[in-house]
Amino acid sequence: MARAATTSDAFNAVAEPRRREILDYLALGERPVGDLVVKLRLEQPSVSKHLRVLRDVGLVRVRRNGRHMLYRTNAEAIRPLHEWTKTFERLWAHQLLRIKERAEEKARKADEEHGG
Amino acid sequence: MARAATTSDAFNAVAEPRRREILDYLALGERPVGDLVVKLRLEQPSVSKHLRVLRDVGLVRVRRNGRHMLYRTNAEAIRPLHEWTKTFERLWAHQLLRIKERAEEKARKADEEHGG
DNA sequence: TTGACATATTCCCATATAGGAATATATAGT
DNA sequence: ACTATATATTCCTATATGGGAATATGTCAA
Repeated sequence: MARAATTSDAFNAVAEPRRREILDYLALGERPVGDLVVKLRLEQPSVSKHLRVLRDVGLVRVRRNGRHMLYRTNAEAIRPLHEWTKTFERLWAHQLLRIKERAEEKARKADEEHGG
Repeated sequence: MARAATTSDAFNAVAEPRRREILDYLALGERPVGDLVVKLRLEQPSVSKHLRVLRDVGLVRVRRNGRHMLYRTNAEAIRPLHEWTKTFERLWAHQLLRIKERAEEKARKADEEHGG
């Protein structure tokens, strides 16, 4: 089996850095494709193709305004990612605490040696 | 250019569902490879290959214990994902509010028509 | 209708999979 | 040394890219 399609879910879609940049930019407000081409310094076809992927997984919404297609980020589709990463929050807080404790322990020992 | 390597960063590494399952399981505590083979019902080589990817991007840590390799999730490496998704939190909260407002507006109008 | 502008799609190709099968490496026990 | 156990790596193949180039589609304006 090959790698899952970029359009299979939000996780695969946002794995591409340029698509994250697009989402960041479109989170500020709806923008036409041309703006993204300028901002990201990408060829127009590339931008359109990235937008197609994002659209397929619901990460962006579009509406037409004359010749322009106005895209915007649909944050709701990012939420599952947030929820998943959140389940590890407790863990990294705990791991950081352990690191801090060890550092303090080390400092205490060194101080003892120096003092004694 | 082709798709970025799965080992290029945490975003690409966790795009694969089985790797997320592995991280979920190893978050409970360190476990040998064999446990993952049983739990995920995957072939041992597949598990080892997924672990290799996760290790390359720092998402898991290993230590040897006799013939066993004990893996554990390194939550700290998931944090960048969490931080990125978090930047959209404000946005989806706002979007949900708008949806709620519209629903209430709609209900109000329908009530008016019914009443008047 | 014709031309200009904005965006989308198609074709091409080098590259990277994920899993299956087979094999290699490492360690413990005898 | 030899065997069993645990894990890692290699080889294979179908599949899916992402960007570049070229082209198609859609809309406005005159």
